[in-house]
Amino acid sequence: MQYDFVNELGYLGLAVRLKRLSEAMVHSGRQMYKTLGKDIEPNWFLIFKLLKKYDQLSVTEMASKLHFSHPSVITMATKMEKAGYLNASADKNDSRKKNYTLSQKALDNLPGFEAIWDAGIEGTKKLFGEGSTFMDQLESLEILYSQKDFKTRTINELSNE
Amino acid sequence: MQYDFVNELGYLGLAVRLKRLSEAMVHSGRQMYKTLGKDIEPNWFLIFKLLKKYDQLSVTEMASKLHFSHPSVITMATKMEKAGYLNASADKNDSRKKNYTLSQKALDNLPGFEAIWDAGIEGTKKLFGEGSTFMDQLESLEILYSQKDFKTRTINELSNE
DNA sequence: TCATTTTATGTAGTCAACTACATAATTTTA
DNA sequence: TAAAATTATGTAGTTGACTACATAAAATGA
Repeated sequence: MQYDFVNELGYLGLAVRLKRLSEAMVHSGRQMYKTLGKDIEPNWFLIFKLLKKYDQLSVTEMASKLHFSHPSVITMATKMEKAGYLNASADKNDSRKKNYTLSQKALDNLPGFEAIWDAGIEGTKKLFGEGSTFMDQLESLEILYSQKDFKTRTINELSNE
Repeated sequence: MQYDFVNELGYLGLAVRLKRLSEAMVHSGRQMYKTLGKDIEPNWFLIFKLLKKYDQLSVTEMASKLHFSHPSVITMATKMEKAGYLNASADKNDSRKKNYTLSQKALDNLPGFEAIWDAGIEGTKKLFGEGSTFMDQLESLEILYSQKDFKTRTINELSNE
């Protein structure tokens, strides 16, 4: 890897590096689907997997399970519906709710998509190697950031001086 | 932490989790500056640190050292200039180049900012605990993603079946 | 030396997340 | 049971990264 000033900054550059890495992964994923001739986008696996598990979910239910804002879910779901992968229907008991299910096209294509996702998981597993604690540490980070955030921790450090 | 479907997906959800975590950090950083009454934005530390080390740099030089696109650097540097933290001047030998240096205001405020950044680093260090290999593993991930990307690795896995 | 290529900056438009606000339906409560 | 509060979806606008294109200056080379 060529010279990278951000890496020199250690923990200070952490947020920037996490974002860059994530963007690199998403970009690469988009290329992969293109190469394999699949007309889906990088984050759609979230909704495919959700609806595979829960059969039918509304916008808000998906947003809550994914920890995404509801407008983000609307954007994703609308695209997937236009691409023919989702069916939408109004809820019988609550006419505000819009329920989504997987379409026949989704069910037909899912095995192929899952083969790709499983291959991606295998590749990542190999990349980390045996006994990696990266995912555990990521989990800890997430928990700590949700409990007591960066701002609070830094301000505490400042007042300890 | 409440139920999170993305975490259930293991490595498949990695990119989403890295992005969310990064966004949470940036959001929290923004709040922190607000609380402490500092009129700077989360990523500005990159340019403060760069110009502290190199004194004078052009747009392209900064972009290359940070691995950012040059339009991103222009956006950041223009904001910092408007806030009075940077001075811009045309290069003597090459009139295309725009050189940036830290302003007097930047030099006056830098010690205060560095105290905040150092506190942030300390907080993060404590959070990881002794002997953490998280940053090393992040580095490996970055290197591996720059050498042979996700797409390539996944397609390799697919063809190994 | 002048035509071509490369480099530096700037501009426009895209993308995927977000917040804030709007509207309609449901639920709660006085 | 009617008013108030809450909930579900939708819309508009913001943000910070990006790519693609435009323009001007400098460097290269026939």
